[in-house]
Amino acid sequence: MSHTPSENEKVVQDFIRTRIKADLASGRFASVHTRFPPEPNGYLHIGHAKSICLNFGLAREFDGKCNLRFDDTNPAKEEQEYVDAIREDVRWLGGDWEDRGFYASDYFDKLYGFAERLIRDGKAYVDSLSAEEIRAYRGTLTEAGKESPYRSRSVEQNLDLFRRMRAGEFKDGEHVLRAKINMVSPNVVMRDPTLYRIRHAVHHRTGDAWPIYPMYDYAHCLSDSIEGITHSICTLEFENNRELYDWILDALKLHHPQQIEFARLNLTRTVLSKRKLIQLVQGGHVRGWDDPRMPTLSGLRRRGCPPEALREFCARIGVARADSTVDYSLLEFCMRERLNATTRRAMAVLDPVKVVIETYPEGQVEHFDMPFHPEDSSFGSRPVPFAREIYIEREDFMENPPSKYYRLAPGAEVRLRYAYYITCKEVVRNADGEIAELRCVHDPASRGGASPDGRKVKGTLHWVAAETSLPAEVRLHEPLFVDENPGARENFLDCLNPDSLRTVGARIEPALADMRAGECVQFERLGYFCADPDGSPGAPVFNRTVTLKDPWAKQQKRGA
RNA sequence: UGGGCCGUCGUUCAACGGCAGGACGACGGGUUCUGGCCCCGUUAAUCAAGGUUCGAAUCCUUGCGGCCCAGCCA
Repeated sequence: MSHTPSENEKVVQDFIRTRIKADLASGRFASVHTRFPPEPNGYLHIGHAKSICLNFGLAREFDGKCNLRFDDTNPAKEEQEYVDAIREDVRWLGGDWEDRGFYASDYFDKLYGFAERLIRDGKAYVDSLSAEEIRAYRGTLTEAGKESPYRSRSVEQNLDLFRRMRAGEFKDGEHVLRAKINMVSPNVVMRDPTLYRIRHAVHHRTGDAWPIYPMYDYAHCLSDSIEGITHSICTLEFENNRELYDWILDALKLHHPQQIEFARLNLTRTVLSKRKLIQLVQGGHVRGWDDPRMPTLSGLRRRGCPPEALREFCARIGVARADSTVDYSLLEFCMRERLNATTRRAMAVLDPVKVVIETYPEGQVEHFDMPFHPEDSSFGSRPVPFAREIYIEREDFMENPPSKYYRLAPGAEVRLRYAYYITCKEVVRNADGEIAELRCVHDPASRGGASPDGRKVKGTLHWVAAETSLPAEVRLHEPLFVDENPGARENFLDCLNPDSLRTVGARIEPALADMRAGECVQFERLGYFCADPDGSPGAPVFNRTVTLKDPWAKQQKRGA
């Protein structure tokens, strides 16, 4: 992957790396070649990020290669839209497959040839039982299966039937090609698994060239083998399939990659099942696969999550064989860590309340030069207009503040960031009794935000000048969190946070007028925000990426 | 209940027969023109019981708990 060198310096020893080293040391493999093999039946989500980082990261660490291969063996579920989106997401995350972007469908001819070989070797046969009969014959987890009456067909018969299957002579479901293994195996996967099924369907790449399609277990190991993969890394649910993976490759005496399984990623409060994500999209519960509330890579990207944060996250969660559910706060930590170092600061007010500084001359405007980053001067600075009337955050004022409240209150003095100290003199209310404006006085000597007499103020507020500030739409998306204790509700849709999308009209400083879509900014204490492509010049739209840690909010929550 | 796999701080990953350690979280403190960042500290774990061993998270046995497999899905 295209990591910066500092990233991933501390590579923790894990069981996969240990095995790869052993394979290299023993001479079993001369180099490392992995692959990331998504099925193009949906968008990639953060669970896939773990696999992408693992496979591409391992290749990079061991100076090997990693392929991108689409496991497109089921035309009913797969679409070109998904392959395009997946390619973009993998590239965004930093996965570089160079010229090795492959498809299982590239190998349909070869796969067919291998199948004829298995038939000739008496290791596969055409079965003409119905799907229901095959299921019944398979037995159960505790009872052995029994052999199909068609299992003893001759090689010639099988070859003839299989060729006619390929020629399109039969209807869907009339026949299947099965491996002749062992109907009483304790591993159900080995009870004469299906290798090919008849499916008269249009494939997104091969069109109607094929009326038969290989099954995953058959296509995957052979695709790995054809590509010269050394380590076929997949998730734990394929453990039982490894025996078949090995059987097929041994039967055909082909290059034999090592399958290694690891625990898939679970994230607290987060839906990571492709089936459910499809439901969210198709049911119209979100705006699309890249809705910023979605845990998809495109959703995360649109929300402003940097790819580096995702890579760091994957490095930190590690890889093991024990089922695990990673706390969402670790992902937030990784986002903040990256964003803190890379995004410029600016001021915005999400819930404005007007402040009139009575001692400041009417009509006067002065510009304060404010650095874009408090610790890194290379970010430069911008002039920010200041005037007699400004807006501050409504929650930055309290009429009857508790003792630990550092912000504005009647009689209290605070600093307007990089501008002046102000003291609140009067609260003006409207007819409904709501606070309409705050009348304040400023200390001219505190110009720039520091007082010559050295007196300290506890609070520093962000602000924007009333007249010169720009309107912006800010979308306060919550990730689509799911209630951890669904109770009796069986539909996961009922367990989602209902207020996941809230939009507010904010005021932002002029310097932000022309932000590029995808660009992130920190609105000081409010958190990180990402410019959305929906915005237009002069009327930006922001998605909230992540909030900052806020001890005050926590304190309030505790008190409540 | 057939087979496969897995049990280490709240979470996650280490320790691979030799002082159970890191990270996130939580809690407390320092610093600060963001109640951010940063810095310091505290908290907290080997599923259970036997056995082997000078010594066990690690090896063995038994039990308990969890996950996966009965698609012509991947």
